[in-house]
Formats: sequence, structure tokens, C-alpha cells
Amino acid sequence: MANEGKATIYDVAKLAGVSHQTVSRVMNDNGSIRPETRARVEAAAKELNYRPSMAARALVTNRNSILGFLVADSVLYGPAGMLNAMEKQARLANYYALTVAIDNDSPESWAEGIEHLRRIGIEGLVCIAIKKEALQLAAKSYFNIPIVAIDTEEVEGATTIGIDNHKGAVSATTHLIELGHKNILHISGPKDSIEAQARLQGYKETMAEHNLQPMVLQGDWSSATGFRLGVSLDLEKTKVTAIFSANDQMAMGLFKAMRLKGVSIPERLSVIGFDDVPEAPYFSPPITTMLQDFNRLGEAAMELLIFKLAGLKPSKYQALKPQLVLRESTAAPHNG
Amino acid sequence: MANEGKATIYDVAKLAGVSHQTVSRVMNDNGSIRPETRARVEAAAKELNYRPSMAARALVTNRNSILGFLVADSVLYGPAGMLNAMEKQARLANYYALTVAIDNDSPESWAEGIEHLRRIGIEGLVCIAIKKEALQLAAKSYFNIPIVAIDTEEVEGATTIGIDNHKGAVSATTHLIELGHKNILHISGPKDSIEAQARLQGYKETMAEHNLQPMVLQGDWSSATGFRLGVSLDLEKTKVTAIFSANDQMAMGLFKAMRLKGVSIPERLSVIGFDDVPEAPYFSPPITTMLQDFNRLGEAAMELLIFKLAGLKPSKYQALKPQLVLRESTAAPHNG
DNA sequence: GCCGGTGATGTTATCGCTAACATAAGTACA
DNA sequence: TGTACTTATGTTAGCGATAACATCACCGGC
Repeated sequence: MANEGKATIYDVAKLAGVSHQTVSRVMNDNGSIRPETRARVEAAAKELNYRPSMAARALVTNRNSILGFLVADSVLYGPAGMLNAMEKQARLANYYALTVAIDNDSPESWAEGIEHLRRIGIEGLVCIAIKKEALQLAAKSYFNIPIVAIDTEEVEGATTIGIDNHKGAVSATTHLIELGHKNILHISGPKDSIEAQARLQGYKETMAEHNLQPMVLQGDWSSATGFRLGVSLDLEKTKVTAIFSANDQMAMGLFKAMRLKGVSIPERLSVIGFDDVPEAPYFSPPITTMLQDFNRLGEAAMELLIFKLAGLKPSKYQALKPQLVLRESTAAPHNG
Repeated sequence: MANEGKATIYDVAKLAGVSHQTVSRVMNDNGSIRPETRARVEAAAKELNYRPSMAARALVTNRNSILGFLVADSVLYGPAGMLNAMEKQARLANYYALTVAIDNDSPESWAEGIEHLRRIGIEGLVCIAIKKEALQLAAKSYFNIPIVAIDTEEVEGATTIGIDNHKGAVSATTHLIELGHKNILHISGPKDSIEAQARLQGYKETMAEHNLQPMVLQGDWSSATGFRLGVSLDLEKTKVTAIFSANDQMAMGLFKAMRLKGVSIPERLSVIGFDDVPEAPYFSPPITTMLQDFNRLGEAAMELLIFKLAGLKPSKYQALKPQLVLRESTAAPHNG
């Protein structure tokens, strides 16, 4: 414990009575070593509390075992959950997770974050919830390392992975239609979000399939906007009886607006959300929503990246389908 | 753009017509350099798209500019927000944020996470929301680098920083008392959380000061437990008219239980939470709570760490006091 | 009994930097 | 006008690993 972290490969070699190269071979488990020698080296390493210098290793191998995580909105439930899952997964494969948080709305922030990662040099990159343009910039700067992007548009130089937002939106919309609703409004996510667009598309197609007229209000993921849209929405005039909100946050804002207007959910208005945030069961009423398994998604993304790092061609990725979670915010329309 | 990231200090030196050491001096801004020489070197570096090798630098300086973040529950709003703020702050000072997520309930997971950080070698460590025992283990393993811990018990070898949970609890309790409540219940956080204990203490002291009888139910931060406790609580028998919940999550569960029992908030029961999660304004009713500024806290913690890294004695840290956010879940008791 | 092959180990060079010392050209002062 | 500093730069050594090549037993087959 005394000379904490100071022993080098030479110290170990000396104590074990072998050459430093033999120690290196034992540590990296390559080349052939007599079992007895290996034992001696391992004992010496343990006694000296030896840990190889990552810096020295990185210098000579040109690989540092660090993966970069470029993330926007890391405070949100989804990205935070994925980061968590991915770090654990990366660690299992002996990789380090270096996170850089950027601001989706500031191109300057993209460049800064990417430059930061370039400086330290990373072996692979994961981009989470970042804008297409930011991803493109990253891909251009990093064209020689594997990149996995989660929930983004396809971009040259990066492999994209995500949940099947389209199918999720179809399920959500179908649920409302099957309950008997005809005037179904969609509150969408921001225009520059690929997930938002996929959900919008799924909604529109499902409506069209049932010969129903789509109605869309543009949102931005935030509860505040959900609230604002809810306040200004005229249910009488539009005859809306159900709303598909592109995420749970906006649905929360919507709920509040409806409470204020005295519109009861689900009797007068059905609402379905998307994500299944932890708070969802505790809304008033508990919200029916589409569950996304961020944990699995994070794990899948990391597996994919590690595959690519190993130089293997990953098998085609099977997009995860969100699951309908039935709670109490949807019901049949009040007057058929 | 072609030989991406491959230029070395020697290439730059050659192009600029100087020695590699001069390049080093320009890059590190030390020693004296003729302005004209500096300009030539900088131009050469730019032309070659030169970035110093962190590995080589780390090898020789024995410092790698990496800070470790040991975090539990990184998915929760608080820790996630702090991580975000701290990474940005660290980046400003040219440090890298390497995150390791551990499981507070598994000592094995602590050891694993800490060993991971030890392997890569870090310059400083931030511990967020981790258990006392885990922090002690970390402090023991890292006694030669600065450690800053957020929201933990004081531990030898680490500097602790946090918000003033005690004062926050006093404010929350006082708010209820000033409204006229006498039978005030506290739903606490887990026993092994220092924050929970400080809040509990603040509650008890305030009650005692006003000659009121404290009542405590043991919680664990989760909405599910808040719900369970709310269901089993007999308001008639206990005469409880107000509840101070140690966090907003549990309050959410409580709200749901009360809705089910037909107890209206705040008419029949006042509830105050703690944290001010983003969803708080959208609860039904919007919840009165104690705001914690996680952003500021994260920044303060990082400033502290950077101070210590520079070898300076940081000035005494001024704990941030949570702010009362008045919303609609508290009111005067129904019958005076 | 000589030869090529394999298994186990040692030796040397090298990765790209910074530290420490060396050098050369001014600059100030006696 | 030489000594003593400062300023600006160059030269050499070494950080702690891995890679590549060298060495030396020992083994089996002819």
C-alpha cells in the first residue's frame, strides 16, 4: 500500500526474477509462459500492487481503451438511462466511458465537444440524442473510428440504432382508433428530431389507413409547451376527443391545462404519451403510454460498437418495438 | 485532412524549421519564444492539423487530465444534472470527465468501479450520491489524489460539499407550521442517506421548537413507497393535516394514494416535497417544494476540485440553501 | 547424431512527448 | 571591453510499456 501505483513493469520483473517482457506477456496473456513462471510473475505483481501504465501502453499501441459519449440533454430520463447502461456495458469489455455534454442548439458547442474528444483521442464514439448536423460534424472529424448513433437520422460514416418510433406511433394511434376515436390530434416533437418525425409519420399513415383526418400541433418535448398547446386548444371547435402526445412530458403539460379547463381525462379526452417515464404511473390520471426500453437500447448500442471495434461486421440490428402500457388516460369517446 | 491525427511534434518542428522542444514550448506556453517563432510554429501546427499525443504527455508528466466521476443512481434528476454541469465545468479547465456508474447496494460493484478508475489512473475524483462505505473505500484507494464528494457524510480523505439539507427541512417544516398545521408527518428518505438524515433532523428540531410532536414514516425516495405509505396512513386516527415528504418522488406516490382515497390536496391535506423536479409544476396539484440548484452545486463541486488540483486551499464552502417554491399543494388546515 | 521446429525467455528499439541541461547571442554594467 | 545575466533555442535522456527479433533448450525423425 505504501508506494501506491508506482511499481513499473521492471520492478515486477526484478522481483519475479524474469525480464520485463515476460511480465508484459503474462499481463497480456499472450505468448507461451511456463505455468510456474506465470505464477511467480503474478505473485510479484500482486505484492507490488502493480497496475500497467495506461499512458505507456497507449503510446506504443496507439489505443487507449477510451470510448467517447457525445450526448445532448443528458439530464433527460432517456439519455441518462442509456448512458448508464452503456457505461456498464463498456466496462465489462474493459473500455472507459468519457462523456461530453453538448448543447444541441449551439453549433459552437458541437465543435467544442468534438474537439475535446479529438484531443484525447478515442477508439469509438457513441452519439446520443444529438442533432443530425452535429452527428455529421462528428462523423467527418472521426472518419477513422467506429461511430454508433442512437436515435438519429442516417448519416454517412455512422451506424444508427434506435427504437422503432414508427411502429410505436402506429401502435399508439391504433389504440386510440380501436377505442372508437376519430378526431385524433397529434402533438409532435421538434422538427429537427428524427424520432419526432418517425412518430409523426406513423401517426399520419395510421390515420390515413383508417380514412381519418390527421391534425398536428407542433411541440418541442417540453411540458411547458404541452401546457401552452393544451390551453389554446379548442376542443369544441376541433371536435378532438383524443390526443397522441409524442412524449410523456408534453402530456403532463397537457393534463395540467385540461385540469384547469375542467376537461376530464379520459372521460372527455383520451391522451396517450410516449416513453413511459418513471413518473407516468403517478400522473393524474396515470398515463397510458408507449414504453421504451432505454436500458436494452443502450446495451444494444454498446454491443454494436464493441463489435465494430473488434473489426467484425455486426449482424443487422433489430429495432426494438415500444410496448403499449395501458393505464387510465385513455378510454372510449364519451359520445360514440 | 489526409493524415488525420498522425503528425507528431517532430513533423511540426521540421516544417517550422525549429527543434521539437521549441514546438513543445509553444504548445505549452512556457519558456520564452520569439513572437515570430511562435507564429511559425503555430502555422505549422495548424497546417499539419497537429494535436499533441495525450498518451505521450501523460507518460512523461504522470498526469492525464482525466477526472473520475463515481456516481450511483445517475439516472435520477439530481445526479444527472450535476454530472452534466460538472462535465462542462471540467472541460473549461481542460479536464476530461470519465464516468463510472455503480450500484449503491452492491459492495462488489463499488470495488469494481473503483478498480476501473484506478486502472486508468485519474487526477481527481468526484463522488456523487454514493453510500458512505463506498466513499470510504474510494478514499482509502485514492489517498493521494483530491476527492470531492457531494451529499455524503464526512469521510476522512474527502471533501464533502452539498446543499444545506438541514436548513431546507427547517424551511419546509416552518412553512407548514406557519400555515397553522400542528399534526405534521414526515416521510423520510432511507436511513443510510446523509441527506435524508439531515432533513429528518431539521424537521424534528423545528417541531420541537414549536412544541409539536414529530411523526415519522420511513421511506426510501421511491414513488412506490410514497404510494404505499399514503394508502396505509390513517388520517382520522393520526389527525395528520400536513406532510413533509423528503423528496418529490415520494410526494407523487402520496398524491396518487390520496386521490384514490378521495382526500383532496391541499384542502384536506397539505403536502410539501423536496427537490423541485421538472415535473413538479405539473403534478395535480402543482407541488410546493424546496428547490435544489443542482447546476450550481455541480459547478461549485468542480470548482472546488480544480482548486485542490492546483494545490490551493479552497476557501470554506458555503452550503447552498434550498429555496421554498410555493405552488398549490399546501394551504391552511381545513378546521383551524 | 545432425537438423529443423517449437516453446520459453531475453534484448533492443521505439512510441511522442517533457525535463534538464547545454549553447549561443544579445544586453547591461563595471 | 570583458564578465555576468538574460533570452531564445537546441540536444540528450528517459517516462513505461509493446513489438520485433534473437537466443537457447529440448524434441522427434531421418
